[in-house]
Amino acid sequence: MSVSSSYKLQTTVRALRSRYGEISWWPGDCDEVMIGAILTQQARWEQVTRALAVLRSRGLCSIAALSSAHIRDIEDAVRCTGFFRIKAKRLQSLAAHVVNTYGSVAAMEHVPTAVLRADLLSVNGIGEETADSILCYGFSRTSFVIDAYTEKILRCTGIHEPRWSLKALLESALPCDNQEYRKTHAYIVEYAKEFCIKKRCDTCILVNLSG
DNA sequence: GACCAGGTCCTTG
DNA sequence: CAAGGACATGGT
Repeated sequence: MSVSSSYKLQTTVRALRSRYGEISWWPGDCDEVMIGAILTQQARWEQVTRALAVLRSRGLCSIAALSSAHIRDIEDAVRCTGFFRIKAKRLQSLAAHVVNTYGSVAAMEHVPTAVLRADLLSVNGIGEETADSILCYGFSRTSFVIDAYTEKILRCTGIHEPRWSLKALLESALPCDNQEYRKTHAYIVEYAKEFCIKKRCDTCILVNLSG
């Protein structure tokens, strides 16, 4: 990664921080974060909230419950998030993996971040973003979440690093602190929502932040 | 009706 | 290894 990318990133993060300040994001216990991380794949957060409420009301909003639930019941509960059959399958894969490998979510707390990350990635349906969301927002680790918005917005500020290197770039730019990681990723998504970033965004609107 | 949402996996060229 | 398609509901 280049020195100029680092510098641009520092400027961008400062601008976002001064715009949004303290924001809290993705509350809920670790089980809920893990479930939400899968449900939010290619879905709006409002729908995820609805699905989580349905799961809670049916006693299915925990890894333990999901691991022993009928797949049809899970499908029915998460229908509103789209891709409901594949997401139900992914939820059960994750739940089964946690129960079989660790016994419980609590038992995962002492696993080193790098090990836990690799382990999560081995579960079918959990990719980089989902794994990092779980690590950062569920287990309070310093693992930065890179999503489509991050790549898009940083490109708008002149940072043309490939997606795979953005994670390292962000992690070297930020203080090694979970709260900083949470907030910065949240800033990016809030900014994206606020300015309705579309797939074909090619104009740099972020410059307005520093001006 | 068209387009898209805080991705991931599998198949092709 | 990059590109393209599949997965699916609900909001604008």
